[in-house]
Amino acid sequence: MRKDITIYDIANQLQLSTATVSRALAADPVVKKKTRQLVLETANKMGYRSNYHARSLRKSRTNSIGFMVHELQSTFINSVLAGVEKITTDAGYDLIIAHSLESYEAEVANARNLFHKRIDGLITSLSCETKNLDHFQPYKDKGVPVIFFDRVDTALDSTAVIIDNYKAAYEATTHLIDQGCSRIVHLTANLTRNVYSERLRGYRDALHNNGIPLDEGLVIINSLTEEAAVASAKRILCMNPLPDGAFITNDFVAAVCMRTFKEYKLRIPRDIAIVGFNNDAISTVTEPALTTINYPGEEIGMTAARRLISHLEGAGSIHQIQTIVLNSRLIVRGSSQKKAPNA
Amino acid sequence: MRKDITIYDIANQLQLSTATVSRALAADPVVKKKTRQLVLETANKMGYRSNYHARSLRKSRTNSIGFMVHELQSTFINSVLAGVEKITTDAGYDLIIAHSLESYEAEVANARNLFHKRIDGLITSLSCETKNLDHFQPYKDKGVPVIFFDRVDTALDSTAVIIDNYKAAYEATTHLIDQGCSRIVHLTANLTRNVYSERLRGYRDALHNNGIPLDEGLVIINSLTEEAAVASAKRILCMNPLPDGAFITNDFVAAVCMRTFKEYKLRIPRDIAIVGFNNDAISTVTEPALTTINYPGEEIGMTAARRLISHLEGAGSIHQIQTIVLNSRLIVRGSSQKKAPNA
DNA sequence: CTGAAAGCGCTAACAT
DNA sequence: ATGTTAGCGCTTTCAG
Repeated sequence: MRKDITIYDIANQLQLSTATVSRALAADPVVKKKTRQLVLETANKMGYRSNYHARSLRKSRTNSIGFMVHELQSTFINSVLAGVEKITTDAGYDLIIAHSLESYEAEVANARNLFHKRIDGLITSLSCETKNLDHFQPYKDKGVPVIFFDRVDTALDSTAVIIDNYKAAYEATTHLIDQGCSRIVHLTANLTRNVYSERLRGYRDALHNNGIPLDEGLVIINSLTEEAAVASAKRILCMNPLPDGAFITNDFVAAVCMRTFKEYKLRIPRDIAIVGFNNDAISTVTEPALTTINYPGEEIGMTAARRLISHLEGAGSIHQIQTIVLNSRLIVRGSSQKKAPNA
Repeated sequence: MRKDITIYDIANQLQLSTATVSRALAADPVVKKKTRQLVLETANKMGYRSNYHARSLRKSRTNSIGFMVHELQSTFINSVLAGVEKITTDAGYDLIIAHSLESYEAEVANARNLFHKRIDGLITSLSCETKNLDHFQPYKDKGVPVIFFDRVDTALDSTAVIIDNYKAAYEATTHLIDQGCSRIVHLTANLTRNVYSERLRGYRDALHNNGIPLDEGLVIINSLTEEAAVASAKRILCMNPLPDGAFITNDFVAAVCMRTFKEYKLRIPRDIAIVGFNNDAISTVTEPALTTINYPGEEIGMTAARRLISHLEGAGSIHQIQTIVLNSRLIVRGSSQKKAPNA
């Protein structure tokens, strides 16, 4: 493992100054074309690789952006990550990822860690347990841009990329009502996060506007693991009378509920119509296929990353704060169609 | 956005030398406890954050490791990533991720990029199109450790974390034979990758050892997208006579095939028994639930990361090359049980 | 068009 | 137990 080649070595070899070598390497138009050519060739021949840290130290920019999420093992989060990665890589930025497994402490630690690593910007979705947003204050203070997606907090005047969860839930619930449902369960998660509280609001308003009285007993709040899903499904099975529709906040949970319902001989959608959320791959292989809301993860990731990078490149002075709302839409499949498709 | 606080500022404030401050910050036992306390407090009060790049430059180590994969939107890869992240974060390393979307060129570019970023080590799974492994040569030359998982190449004398794909496939196929299948399709992907070629070998040997003649027409090689899966399923449906069993190299593809088969009124497992691969979440919500091979992604990720870090911390002189084979096992569910479970 | 030289913030000999 | 000092490799004025 011999020593690394530096620009000094190249400069020596070529009897040039390091300044010229540096400029040549950076494709500064001020250097003679021939010199540049020569430097490039020599660098290549000698096996030179630029020292990223010396450069970062000098320029005080890291060219890396953070991606901090509550969970990595989620198809939705992963499609976002894939979208982000696509954009950041093209733009020459590194992605440093961190996940908090829904723990507030871990999120705080990760935020501090990334901050100390001097990421140029952060893309993040909050953990369910996060109440306090103080850990983003250092970013604010130093002018490091933070972009939120999915789980955001209105208390923070930052850029956020989201969908209209209220509208999506309203649509989903209305669809169930249109199919003849009148006792509709809503299975969702921790309401401190906007995504879930907004969906609940949409569900409530849809019922109300259709003259269906609200029954708080039909709202189940639980975590989104398989075990929790089975437990929730069983709780629904114990309701009397049985609900005839269910709007479930996540496709995987919806799929597990469907499985459980079927084990108990319920027919779907006949006995109970189901609408999920996310349009995960799983939604097309359940039986019947799952009606769901298309939540465009990859597009969200790409949008967030583009926004961040354009902020980073663009003078950094744009303090324009905005909420970007992407389109979502209801995808009707078999699990919710009590009426004939073309009725 | 005011200037950053450095150790010089702290040293000034406290009338100490930067050396002492540096040592105090690094918890060097040689500094007086009281001094250390003081430095820590002051640093905190002044809003100091260490400059990661100055440090990396000085120590010529980056404390970051690369994770380069062919695809990010895969439940398997993601469980590996989650496992890796767990270990690396605890050990104080950053994770820089890159994905190549199965393109050889992108893989080469990513490998070079990560190399130039001076990652301390790399964890990777090869793209399907990768034939040539020259892009790992620089890592070899500079002694940067590379650990492969899942899709590995025996030509490279590097550490690899895998399962015994041959054995898993042998077991899966034997299970189908035990269930009375005699015309078993194998649906798999690009054979230049060990995972798939080994599985094919296991499938073949199982047939052979059970006296079932090999019919190359029953081996279908295709990519692993939803469209490809539907196409493969249709190809199987056109076979005459129809196969009575299918060993499919990936749960998602298996689930899509099942769906397609059922659309064509095949009964599973009665008409065709199915075994998938991976034990993805999807395998428990299909109907019937999918028999599959448990491929422990998170454990693989944790193992690879631990191995890499212990190499990195441990003198770096351990040139011990090894292949770590983790256990996998057949999980029998409804999709393959032609015989009564306790027959 | 090219060179000299300062300095980004930190660590680690080497002194004291 | 603390201080002095010399770089790590690069970019970037300022001078030619």
